[in-house]
Amino acid sequence: MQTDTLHKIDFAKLERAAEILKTISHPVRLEVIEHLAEAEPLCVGELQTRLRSTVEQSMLSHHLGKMKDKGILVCEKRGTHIYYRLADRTFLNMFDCLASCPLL
Amino acid sequence: MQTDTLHKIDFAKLERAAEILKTISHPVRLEVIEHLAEAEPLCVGELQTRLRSTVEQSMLSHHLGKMKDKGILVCEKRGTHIYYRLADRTFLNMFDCLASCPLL
DNA sequence: GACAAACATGAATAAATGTTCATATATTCA
DNA sequence: TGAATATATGAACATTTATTCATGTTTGTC
Repeated sequence: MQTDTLHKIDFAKLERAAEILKTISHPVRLEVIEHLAEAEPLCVGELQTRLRSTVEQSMLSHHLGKMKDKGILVCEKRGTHIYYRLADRTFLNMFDCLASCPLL
Repeated sequence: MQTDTLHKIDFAKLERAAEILKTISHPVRLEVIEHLAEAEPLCVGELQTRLRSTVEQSMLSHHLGKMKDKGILVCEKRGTHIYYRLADRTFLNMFDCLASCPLL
């Protein structure tokens, strides 16, 4: 059995793939995913302090909201904090491939 | 030796990663990459006829130009035709991961 | 050299996205 | 109940990206 590849995939899937890629195509969002890859879940404040880039609370919230909308992140409320985590960690495989890609 | 991951990477690399992802975050561009994954190199006309989506010549040329600018594709001129291929086929690993990702 | 084929380019516009700022909501605690 | 903390929301604006259309360039052929 061969590994699935994109070339057998219908147009709807291509669009979905494009949507997901587009959503994470931002340095801050990539960094958020990185941090969640290391430690999960993290609340917004924790994420904010861990980010190397300085990001306003509101900006971070927008980024998180977008990634949540697109099904990349999920969140859970505990008291006054909201904890985010990756919806699917197999997603991280893609990151490893990307990180080891000579194009970078 | 551990596989490289994005979380050790400096901000410049995150930006480069975001740039690459952003560039391919389009259904037609993904499909172009798919076709080049199968058969390489392909000239613009060949690509155009293979695409399931109907794409104007000029539009396709813009897409190709952008991907070339960003170092994802390279091209070579033979007579009146221009042949495109992937700059780096290890890039395709990422595609396999993406295709097999439950998020899709 | 004129014409056709294959492809690129550029300007104009439309649409999507990123960013900031001000404000809202929810929860806890005193 | 009022204040403080954590986070979301929404409007306004700037920037980027996608798309179309018209035209340019190069090469090959008669």
